[in-house]
Amino acid sequence: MINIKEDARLNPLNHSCAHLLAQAVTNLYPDVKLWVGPVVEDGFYYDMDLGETKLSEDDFPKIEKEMKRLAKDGKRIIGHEYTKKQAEEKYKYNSYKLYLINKFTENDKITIYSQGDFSDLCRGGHVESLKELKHFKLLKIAGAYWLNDANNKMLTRIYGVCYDEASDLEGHMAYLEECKARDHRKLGKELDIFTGHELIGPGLNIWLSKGATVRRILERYIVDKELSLGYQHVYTPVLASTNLFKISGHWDHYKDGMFPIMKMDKEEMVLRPMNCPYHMLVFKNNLHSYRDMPIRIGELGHDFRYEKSGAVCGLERVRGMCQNDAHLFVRPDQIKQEVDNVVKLILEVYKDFKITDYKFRLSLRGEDNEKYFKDDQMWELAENSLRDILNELGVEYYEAKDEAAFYGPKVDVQIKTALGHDLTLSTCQLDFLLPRKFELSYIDENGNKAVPVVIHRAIIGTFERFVAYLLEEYKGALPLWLAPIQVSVIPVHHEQHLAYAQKIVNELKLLGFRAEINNKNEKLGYRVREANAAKIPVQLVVGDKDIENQTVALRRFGSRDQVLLSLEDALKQLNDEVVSRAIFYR
RNA sequence: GCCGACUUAGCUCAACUGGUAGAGCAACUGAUUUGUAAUCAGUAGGUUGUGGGUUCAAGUCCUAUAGUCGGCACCA
Repeated sequence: MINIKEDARLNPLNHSCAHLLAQAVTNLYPDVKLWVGPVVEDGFYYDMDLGETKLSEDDFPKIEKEMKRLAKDGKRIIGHEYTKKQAEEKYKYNSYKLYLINKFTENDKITIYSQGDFSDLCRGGHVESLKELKHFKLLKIAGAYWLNDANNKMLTRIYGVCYDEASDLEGHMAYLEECKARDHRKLGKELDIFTGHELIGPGLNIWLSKGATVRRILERYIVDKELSLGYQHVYTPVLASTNLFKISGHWDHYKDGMFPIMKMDKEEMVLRPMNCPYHMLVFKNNLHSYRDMPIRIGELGHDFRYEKSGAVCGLERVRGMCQNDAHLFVRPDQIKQEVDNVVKLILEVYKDFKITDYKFRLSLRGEDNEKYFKDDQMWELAENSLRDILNELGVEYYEAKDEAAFYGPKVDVQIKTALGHDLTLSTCQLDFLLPRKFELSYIDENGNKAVPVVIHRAIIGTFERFVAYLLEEYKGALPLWLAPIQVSVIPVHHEQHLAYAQKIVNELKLLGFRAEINNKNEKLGYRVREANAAKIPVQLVVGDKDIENQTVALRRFGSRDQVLLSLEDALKQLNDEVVSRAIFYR
């Protein structure tokens, strides 16, 4: 997809189209107060205060019609310079624009662009004439807080997009359709991966058998990998006394994001939103020598967060999740090596899943002294450490202020979902704070107590989000090693060839494959179609010729062709493919 | 949480401005006996998310509530 905001032609085109939208809305609803209409990556939007008027997508045809009329009329777009005073006079009825004007000084020139009898305060970047706005479409309508602040009034935001060519607009719409088809919620339903129920509650998902299979493979994959890298895995309870989170500091920062307190006889208990404090206690359970460090404590930890109702989204953002979490307790001199190892582990895992479209983000502290604990020296040390490591590793990254955790900066791996959401998939966080809060120590080489540094990290992140991402990336066609059903064995005749098909399924199962036989009394074509609809990676069709020659006809998902192989070769080929985690279709 | 929309059979969808729920797929039963993307016929399946209300009459209108969706805000 082309980035409209960064395109020299499409940017002004879409910006002008935003003005055209504003003009049309003003004509239809004269009481509207306009705010701003910027260009974004995939088009434009305009924010406006419509007062009591309620708009919905049903009103789009009417607005688009007015836009077309104005565009056809083809007025030129002309910029005029105003003094602050003149601008204030012109916009005295519009408090939003006055807010903008107020940012200028008396000597500044303020530009106002006009097209026919309509004008708008704007810094510019337009096409010559409305005539150029030929192929546009309004896409969605939503509420948006003024100045992105939830304390402010909610304005009406209308999104749209504009192109020079009709075919480009069609392409844009086709792309949106394709995104819809890749949506993990749609695929998750079609492929029986997960579901939910109103009797359970929002954001609390059921992993259906097929989804559970995918998750189990991921769990085994990552736990095995971590064990081989010297992690120890533990299980800790999902409930704890609120005191645990008061000590960690999470209570002060996130109690609103936690499920409410359960009052017990003597104590108050809560469902845990994260696993860190438990792992601090695991570390504290033993006396540690500097020689034993680093101590790497991992867990597939079930966490519960009271996400705002509007934030919950399929498996992408949930209230009950399972994290591939670990906390590395390291000596200061081991920070670099361990962060290095984590970043390399992330890269290795992404390679196995063929994840290529991601960005490293160095998430730094913001200005907010409430949110981030106050210790400039500690922050600088932590932030610089991570930056140095990223630089030395030579991975590309960008820095983002005000994205850190309250206890420290992070290296996040950001991905973009089919829905266009920017999400964190993996994370690696440096923490000098929690070890102090829990009074953790190890014995250093001089026999003195020293405070360890903690590295919080998640590779798979949460299994929920990771599976959502994989479904979208693979368009539901999971590779052989991940597919819930890997092989569909289809006897040409549902009775005559059943024994041979059964033999093949048995051999596959002995090799650890998830295989099933499709001996429905249906035509072969029907059963091939079924296998493809279920996105089963491999179909093995067997009939008389195959029984005679001990062969199979192997066909892959998405392919129209099949190859004839000896049964032995087919089994070997499939086995190799699982071991190498190869991907044939994506 | 906020603004807006949606919710009809397991799934995907119909039902004009209120007139008493209908189809395809799936399921089941037969027939058919199949070499690569839908064989034919039949059967069954719904207090239209839930609770109130208006009306002679509600899937359709009003209201409350739950869930879902599009954004915004939030995201340890």
